[in-house]
Amino acid sequence: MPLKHNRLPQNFFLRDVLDIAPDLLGKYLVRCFEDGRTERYRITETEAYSGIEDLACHASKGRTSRTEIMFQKGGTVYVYLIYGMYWMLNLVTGTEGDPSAVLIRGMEGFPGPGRVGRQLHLDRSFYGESLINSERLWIEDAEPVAEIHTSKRIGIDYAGEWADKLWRFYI
DNA sequence: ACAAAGATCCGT
DNA sequence: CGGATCTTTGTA
Repeated sequence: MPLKHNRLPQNFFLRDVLDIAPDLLGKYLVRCFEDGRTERYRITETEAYSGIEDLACHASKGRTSRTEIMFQKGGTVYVYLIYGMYWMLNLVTGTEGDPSAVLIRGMEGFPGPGRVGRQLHLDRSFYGESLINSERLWIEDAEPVAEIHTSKRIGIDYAGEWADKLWRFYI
């Protein structure tokens, strides 16, 4: 139980997304709400989206206003609205020019990326938020989890061979 | 300018 | 299994 402030530093996010996605399991997503409440949620499920070649990654469309943040240095938030209803929370990873990110697909008590975004009260103002400096959203360290499961990523059947990668990680 | 699809969830 | 609901992207 991390009672003291143990925020993950910039360096954590400047590695390969395929290392970071499993490493995030068991760590704490911390949200300081507008009313002053601070809640910690244990991360239980992630997915890696890796670079312009990965057809499931939005950055495969190239550098657009939507994907721009993924091309920047890691340690920031990439959010987008899906189906007009759900804000997907992604953590940008890698050095500048490596457009990769981790989708937070679930946290303890809130399975599913749509439920994560709803519980955290996300909106477009979180686009580009720095996980290193933010007063309202960051990640805190925790002991590595004992056993990590993998599977194909969910909901990306359009991505051809990339849909077969075992880039979903869960506890 | 317009149409289509989307890293989802909920209720029937 | 279909509806909700709206942004992004591709095509004209």
